[in-house]
Amino acid sequence: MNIGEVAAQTGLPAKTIRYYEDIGLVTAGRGANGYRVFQNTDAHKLTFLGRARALGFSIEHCRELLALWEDRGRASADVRAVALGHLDDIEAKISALAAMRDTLSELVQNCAGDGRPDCPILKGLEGP
Amino acid sequence: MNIGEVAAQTGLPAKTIRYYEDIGLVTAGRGANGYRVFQNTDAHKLTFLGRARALGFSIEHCRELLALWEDRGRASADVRAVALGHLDDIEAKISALAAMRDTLSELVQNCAGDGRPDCPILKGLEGP
DNA sequence: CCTTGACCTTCCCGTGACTGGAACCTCTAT
DNA sequence: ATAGAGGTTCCAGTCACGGGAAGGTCAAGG
Repeated sequence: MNIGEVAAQTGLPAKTIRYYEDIGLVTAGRGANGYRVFQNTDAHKLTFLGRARALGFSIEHCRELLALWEDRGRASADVRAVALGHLDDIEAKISALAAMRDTLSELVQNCAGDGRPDCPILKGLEGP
Repeated sequence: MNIGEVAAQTGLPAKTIRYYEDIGLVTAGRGANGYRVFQNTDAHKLTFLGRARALGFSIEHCRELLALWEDRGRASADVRAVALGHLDDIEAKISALAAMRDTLSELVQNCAGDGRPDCPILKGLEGP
C-alpha cells in the first residue's frame, strides 16, 4: 500500500502519517522507487492512533497505549491507568473552560450590547 | 516602574510582558540605563490583558478588546460580539471534551483493570 | 573601591502536533 | 511525449510563551 491508500483507509492525512513515521510511532518499508510501503498491520496501527488521538491522548500517551496494545502479556490495569490519567486531564480542562464560560457569560448577560459605550464586559476585565 | 514591579503588580511574568511589548500590545518607554519604564496606564493595560487571557481570549481578540477599551466612543455591541464569539468557541471546546470524556469513561468502566491482558479500552481503540 | 546578588537587557531555541509550500521524482493514461 | 496524479525531502510557520546563555546595571555591605 502506498501512503495515499493508507491515508484514505485510516482517515489520517498523509502528512500526519509521515510525521508519525518520523517520530517513530510507526515504521514503513520502502519500495524500489523510494515510496513508502505499508502493510495491513501498519494501517491498523494508524487507525488505532487516529482513534486514540481523537480521544485526546497525547502522542506520548499514544506511544504507551500502542506498546500495550502490541504487548500480548499486558495487564489491563496499565491501560486503565493511562486512560484514567487522561480522563483527569480532560475533566480539568472542562472545569477550567466551564469556569471561563460562567464568568464570561455573566459579563455578557449584563452587557446591553447596543450603541452606547458603557460596557460591563470591559469593566469586568479592568479589575475586580 | 521597572518590569519587575509591573510583573508583581499584574501577576504576569516579565517574559510575558516583554512578549506583549514585542507584538505591540503595549508600549514601554526606556530609562537612561536602557531599562523599560512603565506608567500606571501600562500596568492597567497589562492587568486587563491578563484577565482577558485568563478568560481564554486569544491574543488577537485581546488586541480587539484593548482597542475597544481605549475607544471612548465604542459601542458595547462590538464588545459583546467579540465575547459571544469567544463563548461559542468555549462551548464548542467543552462539547468536544465532554464527548471524549463520555466515550473514554465508558471504555474505562468496562475495563477490569486487573492483571489480565483482555482490555475493552484497547478494543475500543482498534475499531468499531 | 570592590564585590555580591538582584535585577535588567537581547537573542536564540524549544514546546505539540501538526500544516503549507517549494522543489523535485515516479507512475499511469492518453 | 506529455499531462496529471501521486510520491519524496526539507524548511518554515503555527500559538503564546518559557528556558537559558551572555552580558549590562544598581544598591548595599565590607
